[in-house]
Amino acid sequence: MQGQALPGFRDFYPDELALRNYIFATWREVARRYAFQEYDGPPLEPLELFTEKSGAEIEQQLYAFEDKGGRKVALRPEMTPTLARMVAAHAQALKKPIRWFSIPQLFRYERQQRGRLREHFQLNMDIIGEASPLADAELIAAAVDMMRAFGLGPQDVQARVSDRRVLRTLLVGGGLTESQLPAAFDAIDKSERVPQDALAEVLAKGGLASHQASVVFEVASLRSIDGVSAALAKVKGGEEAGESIRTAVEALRAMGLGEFVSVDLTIVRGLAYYTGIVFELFDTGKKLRAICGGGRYDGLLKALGGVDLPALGFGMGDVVLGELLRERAPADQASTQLDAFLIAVSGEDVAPVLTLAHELRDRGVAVEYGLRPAAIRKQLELAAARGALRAVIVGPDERADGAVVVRDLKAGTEERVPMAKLLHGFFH
RNA sequence: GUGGCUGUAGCUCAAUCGGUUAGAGCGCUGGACUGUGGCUCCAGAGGUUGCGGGUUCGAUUCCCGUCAGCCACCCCA
Repeated sequence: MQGQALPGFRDFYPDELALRNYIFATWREVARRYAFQEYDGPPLEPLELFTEKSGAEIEQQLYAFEDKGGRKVALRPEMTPTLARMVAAHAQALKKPIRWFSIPQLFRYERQQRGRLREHFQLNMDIIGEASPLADAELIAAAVDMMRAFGLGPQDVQARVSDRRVLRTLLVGGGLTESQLPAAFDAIDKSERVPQDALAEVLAKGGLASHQASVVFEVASLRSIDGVSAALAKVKGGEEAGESIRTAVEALRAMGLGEFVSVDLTIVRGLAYYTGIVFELFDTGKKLRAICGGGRYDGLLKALGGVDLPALGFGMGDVVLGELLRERAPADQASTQLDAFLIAVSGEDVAPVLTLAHELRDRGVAVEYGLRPAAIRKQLELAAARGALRAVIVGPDERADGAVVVRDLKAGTEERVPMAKLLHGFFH
């Protein structure tokens, strides 16, 4: 087979593009309701923009090269550094909190798997300049309402919420040392996928004694805000550490989204820069990868752009979401909505059909007709295949009458409609 | 980047132990059907069996390489 797209890149056939457009439209609609403003940046950036945040090793996972001016550049693998730059440049002028979203196409040079390509579109929503946990709740609510807007309910998707500070406080309170935390985080992150004895091994390698390992397992098993609160009550600083997540979860309940939200401390989200509440959205069958992930990254903007503003955000890719929507068979989004298919009964009717088609198109009606002479049945067949709502039949008898026959292709019914009425008021 | 599994028509799949011209359904095109679609029937187009090499009288089948896809790891946008 020749002429395929590059591995990990997609051709969008009309049906697939229709799905993508539907996803984008829904994202934009919900973002609008949440009063977020859309922005964008360049798909190609200086390589340093990304190596600054993630280290030089990241270059192997990027589409990075030298441009003709000798600049080291990379296709963007994420949006946050660009956002940080844009916000930093205008930090004084922007009213806080900043509520921005974007739908960039992102690129990553990695071996592809299901739900994970070398290119994807990702909704990014961020709130910058607000430390209150109500901002965390707002963002999680937006992500959940995206799901609702796609027709997905709590039986389809769940938001799992954690807080780095809670996790840390419980582990330290349970007797773990600072240097043991990375191994503990790693084990907790994997705890859902890896059997417990393998985890015990990871922890032993990280220098944890068996009583410390059991602390890790206990913490990882907490699945409710009450359980977390109870655990926190027993350790030093626990009250304070749990305040954010308690407030955020209560806020989500107040919004009526409690059914979608569960507290789950196994959500760690890599290592890097998250400082507080983190969350992910999953399909309830857990067949797919995470639909969405994000959290609070208060120190990152300063590290990247120089402005010290608290910030939080999430990313939601089109690939896993598209798989989920296809699986749940949502109302199919036709790529075109054809109002009428015009049919010429005889060769004499072709010119009148052209005239009529053009007049209707001028009036905003979506119209198609056969581009070569064919039997009526052939023309009707094409009309039906196109998904046209109606066929407008133009023949000698009708023309003599100053009318057309309009056939409802769904119902199979027909009515005679005067030409004047067809052009004025029939379609709108 | 590492390891495993899989590659046959646009799609889903078949082809005996290695055997002659690689088949079927769906889809597509045309016809039966001359002013009325969806049904039915008939016919047709469509293949370098992913690609390259090897073994063999003969390879879709066995072997090696390569490319691609899937899965796990790594990594997580």
